[in-house]
Amino acid sequence: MSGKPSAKAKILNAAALVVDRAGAAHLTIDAVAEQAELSKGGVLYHFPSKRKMLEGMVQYVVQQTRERVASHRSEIDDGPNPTARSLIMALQEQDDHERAMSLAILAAAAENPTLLEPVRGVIAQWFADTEDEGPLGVMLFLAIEGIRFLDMLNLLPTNPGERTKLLSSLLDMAETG
Amino acid sequence: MSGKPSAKAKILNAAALVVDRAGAAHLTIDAVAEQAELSKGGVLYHFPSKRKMLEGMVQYVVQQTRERVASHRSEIDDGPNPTARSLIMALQEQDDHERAMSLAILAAAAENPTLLEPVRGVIAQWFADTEDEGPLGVMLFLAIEGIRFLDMLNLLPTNPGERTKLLSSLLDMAETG
DNA sequence: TTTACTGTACCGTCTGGACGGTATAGATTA
DNA sequence: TAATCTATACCGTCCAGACGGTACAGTAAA
Repeated sequence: MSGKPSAKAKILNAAALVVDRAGAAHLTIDAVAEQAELSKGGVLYHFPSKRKMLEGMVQYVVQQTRERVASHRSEIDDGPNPTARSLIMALQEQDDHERAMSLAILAAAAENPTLLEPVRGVIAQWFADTEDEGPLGVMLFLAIEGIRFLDMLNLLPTNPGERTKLLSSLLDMAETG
Repeated sequence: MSGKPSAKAKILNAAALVVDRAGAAHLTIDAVAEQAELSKGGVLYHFPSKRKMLEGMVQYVVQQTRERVASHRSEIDDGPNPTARSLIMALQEQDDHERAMSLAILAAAAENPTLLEPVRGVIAQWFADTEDEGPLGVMLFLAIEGIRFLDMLNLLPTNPGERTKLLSSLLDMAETG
């Protein structure tokens, strides 16, 4: 809240790193503390329980993504499939750190499926928005989520360059309606 | 090997149920044993380690899906996007039990990302196949995976009826090229 | 047709380690 | 000196896996 907002962010980043490297099952407070160069007590001071930490991760991801999509959305006032296009552009900007951070979703799902409630909210909204933009919009939305999840699990058989081309191709489809 | 192949299948089903209900973090040998109405020792007799059990789950899902898609694929010899269409038809057939079973992917990712290697194989193959069928094919493939993952995590804001319609709509797009 | 042996399936218990969380004392900063 | 932050020690619980044992079915020599 004050001039030093970095401790919590550092912890959240460390948590994302741990999940990325070892899998959600190995996301322990000790591991996060070590990664964040903090003691266990230090981590627990900022997040009084593991659950709170996971909530923090999910909230961060959801908020971050929401804002980014909204920002693109506000710059698009013409053309077809504005929602899908905003989603694609937001995904294009996602760097490796943010990709790792989005693993929070999988970690949360592993620990307690109810932690995904905030995610359900955004998804429902995007789904509804793209539904209004017709069947192509919905399909684009689903394809974007497909990339997001395949990416999270490192299942996409593409290198970064191909990934960029893939997203461009989706954007083309969205623009030509 | 002989007339009673049910024990392993029963254990795998039980494991899927546990993950579905409680999340991958609560997938323990004890929980599986209870769900399968077996003792811990009994489970460990069939799968000598938790890792082997997860490997079994992943293999089951991958093989099952591979076969189903291949079967549809062999019935389609004309029209555009045959791979994407096979994938959609396979997904249409997926019942609740199979959806739960596919949670093995998330459980495996949580425990040890390297367990996903067999999954990487199928994904790469489908990706390559749909790439040969043009940009629409790839997009359909991605949309299908999007549905698959959103479904796994119960993030799709649709009831079963809407889901069916969604898949039909994808199939339409695939057929009209 | 008894006896001895083998393999399969399963059970219950135990142990060592990991993990979440608490308590508390020390350090740093405002 | 009060608030904020960090470190250490510790507790109770959970869990994977090991292990010893039970039940039983087949089988094969005597």
